[in-house]
Amino acid sequence: MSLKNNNKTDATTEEKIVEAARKLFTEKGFDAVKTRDIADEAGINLALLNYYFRSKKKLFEIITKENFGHFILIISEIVNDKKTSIRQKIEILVANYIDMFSINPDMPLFVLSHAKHYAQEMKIREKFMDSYFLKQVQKAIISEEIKPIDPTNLLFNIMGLTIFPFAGRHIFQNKNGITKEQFTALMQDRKKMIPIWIEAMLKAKS
Amino acid sequence: MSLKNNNKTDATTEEKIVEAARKLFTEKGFDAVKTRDIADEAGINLALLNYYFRSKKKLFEIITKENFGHFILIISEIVNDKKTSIRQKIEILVANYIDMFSINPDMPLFVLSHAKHYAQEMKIREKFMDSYFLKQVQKAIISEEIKPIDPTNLLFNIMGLTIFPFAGRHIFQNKNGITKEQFTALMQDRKKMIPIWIEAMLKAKS
DNA sequence: GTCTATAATTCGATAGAC
DNA sequence: GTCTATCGAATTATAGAC
Repeated sequence: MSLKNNNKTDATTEEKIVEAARKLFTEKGFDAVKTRDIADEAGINLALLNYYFRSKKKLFEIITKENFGHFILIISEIVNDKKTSIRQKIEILVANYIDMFSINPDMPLFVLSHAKHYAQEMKIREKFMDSYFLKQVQKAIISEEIKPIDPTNLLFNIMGLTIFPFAGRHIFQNKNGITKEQFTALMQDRKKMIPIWIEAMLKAKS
Repeated sequence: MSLKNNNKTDATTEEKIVEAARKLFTEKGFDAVKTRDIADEAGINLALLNYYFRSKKKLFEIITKENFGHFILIISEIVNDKKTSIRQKIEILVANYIDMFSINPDMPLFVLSHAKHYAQEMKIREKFMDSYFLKQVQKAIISEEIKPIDPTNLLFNIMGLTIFPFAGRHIFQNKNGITKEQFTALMQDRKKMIPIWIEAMLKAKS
């Protein structure tokens, strides 16, 4: 994104199309969004979409790479930090994910929905498996600070507690459910609680 | 479903169409599935689909009601049982969900993806909030057996730990990831561990 | 009930004027 | 670069024969 054009009115046509596509694709996925919807949302003519991006699929792949990129970046830049403890890594990981999803709450479901066709290159599990974080965990298991746990199950737990509320929020956020404000407050609460809960799980005896 | 016709070869045309629709819609959602795909999968002519079900949308709504129905039934029939403890309820709930999702691993992502438009009548949070289970939890909080927790956060935790691995399995199950067999084994492991983990979380001090 | 053929519509993409 | 007009393919749905 150009430094000059970071608000919507000043944005170039190309940027307006990407912004519209980002919003709609992330919210509804590939098939449910029509090129005409994107053109309308961007306030431009349908023909311009193909002029700039050749096809719907090419445009979609830009958004997919963005979303998967943001998703994987958070985990990548945390798990190999030599200076932080297990607990600190979990705190930062959870806080960063919750902050990102609070801004873009449709991203989690987008990633889950498109993982089958686009997660091959993401290698999220491989990055986790080869991480310094996991070495710290294994060391803590050997020294009996925490109980043995399958690394994949640990990854499921961290991600499940963090991501699920966003991916499933429409189950709970409806006319008889919680409000957007209540949801936001709960997520802030979870930022603090999830690391505490995970630590308790890691010390629980089976 | 008729008692006489519960295998695919003996199934009536109507049942064959529903079975094909169930498989494809649950796996891919509404927009990605074409009526021709359903007709092919069912081994019938395209025109018969409209003859029996009038439209693609009507057929889709049958499958949606099925999936949401199965999803909600498990929680409904467990949380108000006066005879079981908190721990037993969590054990049964987790085991029933994992057993169902092991047979139908696409159901969780289907439910999450379509919750925005179809979860209004489901009232999963309301059922949880009004449940005997939650009364047991509140009693246990007062007697200081467990630490205070927001009920919605407890629901997020139980569902997140149980459902997320299935909803996100394509992130982990790919050519560099875990095999289907490893995944199945992990889920069986989690059936035992999740109740233990949740109990530990409920006793963790903030 | 089931099929073939086709109508009706939607949708992605492009031609060509400005 | 941007627009109008339209093409052509894909897709849902239906008419009508058997």
